Order: sequence, then C-alpha cells, then structure tokens
Amino acid sequence: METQAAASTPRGKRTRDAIVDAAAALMYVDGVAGTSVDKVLAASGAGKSQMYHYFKNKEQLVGAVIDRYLEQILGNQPAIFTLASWADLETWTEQLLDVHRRAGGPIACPLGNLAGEVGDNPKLAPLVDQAYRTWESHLARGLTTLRDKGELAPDANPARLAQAAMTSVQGGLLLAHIRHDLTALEDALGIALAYLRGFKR
Amino acid sequence: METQAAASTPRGKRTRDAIVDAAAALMYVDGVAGTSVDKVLAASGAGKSQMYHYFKNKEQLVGAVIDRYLEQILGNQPAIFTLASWADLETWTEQLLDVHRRAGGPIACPLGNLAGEVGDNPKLAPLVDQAYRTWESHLARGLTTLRDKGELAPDANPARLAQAAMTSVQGGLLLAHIRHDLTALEDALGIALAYLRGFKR
DNA sequence: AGCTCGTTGTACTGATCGGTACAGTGGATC
DNA sequence: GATCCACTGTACCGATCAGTACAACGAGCT
Repeated sequence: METQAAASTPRGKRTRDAIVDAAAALMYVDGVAGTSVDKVLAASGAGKSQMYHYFKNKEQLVGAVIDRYLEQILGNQPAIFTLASWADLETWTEQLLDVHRRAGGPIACPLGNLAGEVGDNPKLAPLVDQAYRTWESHLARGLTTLRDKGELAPDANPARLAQAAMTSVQGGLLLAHIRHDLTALEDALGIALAYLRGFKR
Repeated sequence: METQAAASTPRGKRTRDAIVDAAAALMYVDGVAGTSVDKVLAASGAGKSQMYHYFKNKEQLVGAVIDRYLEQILGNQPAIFTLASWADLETWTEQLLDVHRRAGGPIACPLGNLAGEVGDNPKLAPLVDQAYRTWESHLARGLTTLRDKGELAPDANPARLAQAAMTSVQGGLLLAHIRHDLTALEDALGIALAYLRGFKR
C-alpha cells in the first residue's frame, strides 16, 4: 500500500472530501506551511484518525489538494473543453475574468500560489507541473481544432501557443493578486488573444 | 521604537547582513514558512540574540529579505537603469535570461515565489507590492524615455506597457520554474518585446 | 583606567507542529 | 444476531517552532 488514500464507503468518501475541501480552502489563503493539519481537521469537523486513515501524511493531503485545485479551475472555465472557434477563445478569457470578478477570496490562481512554495519539493512539484500540463493541454487541443478547421495558420504550433497563453494567464494573475486589481489580468489576456490572432488564417 | 532593525557599528552591520543573506538564500529555496529562524542563524553563524537585536520578529526579517531580493534582481539586470533605445530593451531581456542560464539554484523569481505564500499577509504583501512597483517603474521610465525620443508612439502608455512586460516576465518565470525549462520565459519575453514593438514609431 | 553601550552566547519557555496508539462504533453481510 | 471491517474520537508523543532572559564581551571615548 503505497498510495493509500482510498475511501470505500459513501460516508468515508464524504469525510475524505470534507478534509480535502477544507484543506484546499485554507491553503488557498494561508499557504501550505501556514495551514496545519489541526486547522484543517477543525474546519472540516473530522478527527485526526480520519486524516491519517485516508492520507499517509500531510504531503499526500497536499497532493489531493492540488488535484482538487485543477478540478475547480477547469470547472470555472468550461469553455476550455469545447474550444472550436475564435469566439470560443474569447468566451474562455471572459470566463477566466468572471471567476475573479465575483471573487470572494483573493484574486489568485491556487496552483500559482502553490508554485512558489512547493517549488522544488520532489514529491509535490511534479504534481503541480502535471496539473499545469493538463490545463494547458485543453488549450492546445482547442488550438489544434482551430488549425484543423483552417482558422489557424497550418504552421502554427498549438502546444507552444498554448504555453504562451498560460504564461499570460499566470503572469496576469500574479500581478493582479498582489495589486488587488484585475487590470493586469485583463491586459495580459487581451495581449495573449491579440498574439494568437496574429496566427489567424 | 517601531521599526528597530538598525546597526550602528561596522561589526553589527556585517552580522545583520549575514543574517539577511542567509535568510534570503534559504527562503528562496524553502519558502518563508519552511525556513525557521534557527536555520537562518545556523547558516549565518549568528546567535539568536543578534537576530532579535536587529529584528523585532521573523516577519520583520522577511521584510528585509524582500528588500534584498529587489536589490539582487535589479543588480542582475543593470540595463534596466539606462533604457533609452529598442536595442537596450533587447539587452535587458537578454540579461534577464542570462541570470537563469547560469542558474545554480532554481529558475524562479524570488519575489514571485513569495507572492503566493505571503499573499495576503497585511504586513508583508504591501512590501512585495512595492518591490514590484519599483522594479516596474524602471521599465516605465525607460519606455517614457523612448517615447520622448520619438521612438515610441506618443499615445502609448508607458506605465501600462511596463505592467504588461512585467506580467510576461512573471508568467514566463513561473512556468519556467515548474517545468525546469527556460523556454517558457524565452517565449514570453519574445512575445512581450514584439508587443512593445507594435507601438514603435 | 574606567565607563558606556552596541553587540554577543547560551539556556530556556510555552505553544504548536506532524504523526501515532489504541480503544472503540456502526452499518452491511452472512 | 454474530461477525467483520471501514470508520471514528481522543489522548498522547517527541520535535521544532518563534520568542525571551540574562549575563557577559569589547571597542571607543574621556
């Protein structure tokens, strides 16, 4: 048993989810190290035995939180799953902005927040990396669709363009975060879209 | 005595600097919360009484570290102080890349790493914000120079363009960090430069 | 020499950390 | 209704955390 972290009962699944949800919410605001296991359990109403029943250690919990973040992020930008036109790309950027316009919490990407702290943790860094790659792959797939439909130049590289778009999203969110001002993200997305349109066919 | 953190003797200054240097290096890799005061003191060879002689608490040490990061960053891209032509801008991006090409440590912006963790700390977040604004202001000043020389469109907004460039730098560095691959930064800087050149006159 | 004050070393404290031990409990299955 | 096992509650552990107490040092000044 290496991975552990399974729940075989509906009740167990609910408890496990509650722990991950509480951890995700707390770590979004206070960071990984700033969120103790005890706080997570207090917030989720679970006991310590549950936590260590489902997770080998805190690191593994953080791993589950990273997965949860990816789910939340993609769930907040559903247009990314069906990108097939330039209008869809605009819709996608609008969804991205809307998430943070209705922001209750801080303006920030939960994965981006983790990136600095988790940085070079040998167990966690690959998980963050993978999450970003998954996110980006949806973008790349959409751009490939556009290219196949002849709306994007045949020599355009969807993977590379997708990475460029991701850098804009992340940079824009980072600046918007520390400035408490969405303008940085709006501009960054505008520039990214303009750049992509440069490959319009 | 609110700020404390002064050294009035050469010896004291050396000790204080050693503490800040050690803290800066450790926090770059392990993050703020992951770097205990004890580790900093062990690495700097100082004792606890020194630390609390020069800093009221750990938070204030982190404040000094943020300032140190800004000094290091600007010191690594001296072209930013004398931007006066399009060639200077290219030189600047090259310096930015060179820093991380000879990287011993991780590919990352120390301020960007902090951004996620410090996030919404009421004392530290403003310091990170201010550091970024200072950094960006040098860029804006350079763009203003270009505009005044007639090499940039008169209606171009240097502050806004500078912010756009910063988002590219930060986004590129974040992706390059988690991918251990400078390509993301190279592309981001290339796109940023191309965007700026769109306002060339 | 003696005084002063910035500076230093070491020992300590109470709180909190991640993680463990262990005795249960409750609902499904036979 | 006995059994089984996933699940739960609580008490506890050693380590480490940020921060404090306090006695001493040492260089410049008079």
